Amino acid sequence: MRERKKHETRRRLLAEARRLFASPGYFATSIEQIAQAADVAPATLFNYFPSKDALVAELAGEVFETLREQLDRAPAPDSSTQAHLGRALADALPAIREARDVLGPLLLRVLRRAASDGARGGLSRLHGALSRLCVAGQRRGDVRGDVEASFLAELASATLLAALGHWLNDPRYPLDARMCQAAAVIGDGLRVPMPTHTRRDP
Amino acid sequence: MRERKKHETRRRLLAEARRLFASPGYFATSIEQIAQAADVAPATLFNYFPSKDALVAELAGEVFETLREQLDRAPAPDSSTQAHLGRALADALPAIREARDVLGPLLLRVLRRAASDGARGGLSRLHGALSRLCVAGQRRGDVRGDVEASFLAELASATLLAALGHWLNDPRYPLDARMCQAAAVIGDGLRVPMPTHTRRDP
DNA sequence: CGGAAACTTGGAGCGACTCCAAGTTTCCGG
DNA sequence: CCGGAAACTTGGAGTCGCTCCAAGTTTCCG
Repeated sequence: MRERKKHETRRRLLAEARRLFASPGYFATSIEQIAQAADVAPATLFNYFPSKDALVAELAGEVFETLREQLDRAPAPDSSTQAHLGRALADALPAIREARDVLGPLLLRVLRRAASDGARGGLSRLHGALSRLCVAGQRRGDVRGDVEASFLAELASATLLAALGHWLNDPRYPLDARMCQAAAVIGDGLRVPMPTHTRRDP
Repeated sequence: MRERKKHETRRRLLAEARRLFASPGYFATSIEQIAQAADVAPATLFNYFPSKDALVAELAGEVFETLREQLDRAPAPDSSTQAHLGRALADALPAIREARDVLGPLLLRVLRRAASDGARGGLSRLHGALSRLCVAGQRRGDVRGDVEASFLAELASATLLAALGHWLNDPRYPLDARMCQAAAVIGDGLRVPMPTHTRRDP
């Protein structure tokens, strides 16, 4: 029963944070306000979330979830890994675009933190999905095998996040086109290299 | 003469910051200590640097400088852009590795900030170099022309920074191998795509 | 020389975050 | 059912980064 209470408090904190971050804005709401709205002491909030950033990271995790879902969808059996990646990205675009309006500059904070903290939280799920995709591709033969799948996934997600980050900074950034292009570049990077030049000694 | 004085103060602040960041450590030295060591009021420090992070960003800029130099070196006329990238990266490795001992966890903060702030400061120079490389490659014909060079550079630098960031987080990360692999993946991503499948409608 | 402009400074103040001792609540064995 | 251990909450004091501002002080220039 103690467990349920904790869970409930946590949920309330997240809910109030989401509400306040949306309307007065991230920078305009203090920890104290969130705590007060959730009916706990400010100090208590830090028992649940180590920082204000952690709070928003949790909230924004859902954004990556849609992308992860698209990536984890059963791949069309007759299409390449690269095509699957491109399609998943394209399909997740609307949700991403919508999240921008809701989360706004929050997302940027999340990206910044997530990009450097070795992919924890919502991002780790995205990394996992990309990793699975790469493994499957390697097994299937259209993804290079000379680099570990998890590292490939790391590179891929960094690339995606860079484009996302830029878009968040600059609304005029042509997200659709960029994502398309990013998918193409990543896809070609993952592809098993032609056995021509640019081979380094084993 | 006012100009010289300002420059001098700025230099002193940076010098003291470097010294203190090195020995007591970034988190263990306060703005007040730096200001005091440089013989100015804490408030004055903020006339020169907008934040503590900006201070360390300035310091770490030099690290990327060596990488930029390698990239901007005259390319061997008979080697591909991809090979040039790989070589530059490999050549910059020792300096990067050394910087880790000096700057330690600072570098991570810089990366985090730089990765999201649209490449200002030292990183913008790196981006510029990559951009030039891509333009040259496009002109030469071994870099894809269907994506703008500056965006390609963005993707490439994000990828490199991701690997760097991971290495900074985890000392056991095999940096040399990773960088080599990253260069290969990026190189293949930049390469002009084969006219086989995975073509999207114009 | 005298005033305008640039720069510095201390102080007040805010918000994130930490530490801790003193509650309060929940749990569990006897 | 009771009493104490353990878990959790809370207020308060304190630090640090950072902002704002009014009151200097210095530099420049007509």
